Amino acid sequence: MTILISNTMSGKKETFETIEPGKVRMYVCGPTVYSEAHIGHAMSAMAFDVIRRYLEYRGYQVIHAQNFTDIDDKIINRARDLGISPDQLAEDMILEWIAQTARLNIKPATIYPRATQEVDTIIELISSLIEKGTAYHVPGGDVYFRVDRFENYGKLSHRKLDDMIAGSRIDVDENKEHPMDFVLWKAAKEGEPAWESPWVPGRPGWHIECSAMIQRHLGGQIDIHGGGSDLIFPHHENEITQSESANCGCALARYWVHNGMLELRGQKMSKSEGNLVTIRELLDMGGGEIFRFMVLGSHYRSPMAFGEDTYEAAKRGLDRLIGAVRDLDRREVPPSRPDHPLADAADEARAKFETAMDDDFNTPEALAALFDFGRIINRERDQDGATPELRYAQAQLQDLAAVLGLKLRKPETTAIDSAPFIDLLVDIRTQLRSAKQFELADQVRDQLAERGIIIEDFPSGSSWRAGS
RNA sequence: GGCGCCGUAGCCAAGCGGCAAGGCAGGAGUUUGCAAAACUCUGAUCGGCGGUUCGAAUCCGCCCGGCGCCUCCA
Repeated sequence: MTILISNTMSGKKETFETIEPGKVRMYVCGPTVYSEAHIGHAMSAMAFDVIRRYLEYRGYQVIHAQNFTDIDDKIINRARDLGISPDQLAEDMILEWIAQTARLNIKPATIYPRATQEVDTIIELISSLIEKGTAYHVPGGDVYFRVDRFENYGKLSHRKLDDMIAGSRIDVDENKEHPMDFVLWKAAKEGEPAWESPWVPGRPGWHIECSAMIQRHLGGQIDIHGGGSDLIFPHHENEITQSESANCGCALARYWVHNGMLELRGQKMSKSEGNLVTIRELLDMGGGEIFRFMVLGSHYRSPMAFGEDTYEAAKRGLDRLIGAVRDLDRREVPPSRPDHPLADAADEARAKFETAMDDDFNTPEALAALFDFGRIINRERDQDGATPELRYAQAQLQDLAAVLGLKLRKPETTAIDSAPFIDLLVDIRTQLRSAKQFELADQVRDQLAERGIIIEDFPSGSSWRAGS
């Protein structure tokens, strides 16, 4: 088994080899918790959820850390607007995030470090950088990193220091020695949250928290460092710079993995532009799994467009997959692999699935294997009905889908409460049909359809489900 | 201006040197009281122009178009 994984650092797909056999240390950048998360965040979290699930499926033990940036200017400002403390705002948003990602069937991270809980480590890290002469503090109290002291500054984002200055759009802080120097510690202004430090009371700069967390929780060197492609520069570049300056100079992460951006109306979805759909809105539409299906339908590295039309198409596509296992009852699944063409088809699907996923987590291709397998299942069911072999195949399909985080279960929505009554109506309708009272039977079906209940007739009888 | 990514059927999207996966939509059929679902069949020479090669959507060059990063951002 060889897994290939593309690495932003080299720009190539590389063979995946962990630092410690059988164990993966994965750190994924999470949100800055100042306002509600949008589905671009969800997409990123899902992409890494799938990578994690697959690595686990392949037998790795995965330690998955996802941080929260719970202190920064935007949090302070928004909290002020809302009239609550930055602490409170961050806490609310974190709880929201954890609840929402759970509803999106994203596995909870192994650890959720937060910037404010790493201040000691951050201070140690900064101190050692100052000692080594790669960081300096200025009269105002801010501490900066000296980028020109790091030989390969720009190695991740593939740029040169000189080019960056030329294209710099920011006003350069007078205090900085070099325009690209970045802040490690920010002096607090009046009324802002502050932590004591050897310099001035203040708070950590953005990039340093991740370095500290990796240092403290993951042993300083990790296998996979992930996040959105918008974090490559400056965030990840600076992380590398400060971490590798502080430690032995060895690589912070073996594989840098970045997901493409989610686009809305042709532009990157973003909070600051207000160009977004929130996770809450998605969940309110009942679109959690549909969205996951969309995410799986394009490669994680590519940008993905979100729109009404693609959403609808995804909904139907997912329905098709669900349809293949809709009547599955796990209690009818034989305990061992039957000797049957369906079992062969299952093996083949699994093989294709693994080949696709081994190649840099090619979920669109993995999905294709699932669709092919689903068709075989449908065909067999049309022919031979619900045999134990069919159940075996369906269970296999569902298990493979689960590796992608798809549950493939029919939505058990509001129908639950009214289920006995719907059953009754369907019963009566069956009697009407056998009495050839088709007009009445059709009325029942149509009127239930108006209420979101879909009746389907099969040779074996009628079934219903909630749909739209 | 610099760096990176992308341009494949009506739409979404794999493939990355050897006769173009899959999904949605559409068309024809099978099944069905009808409907739905399902099943079968059905569509592209891969932005443009050159080049490398026995052979290119896949490699190289140029051009056109789009996106991202270079400031906070998953």
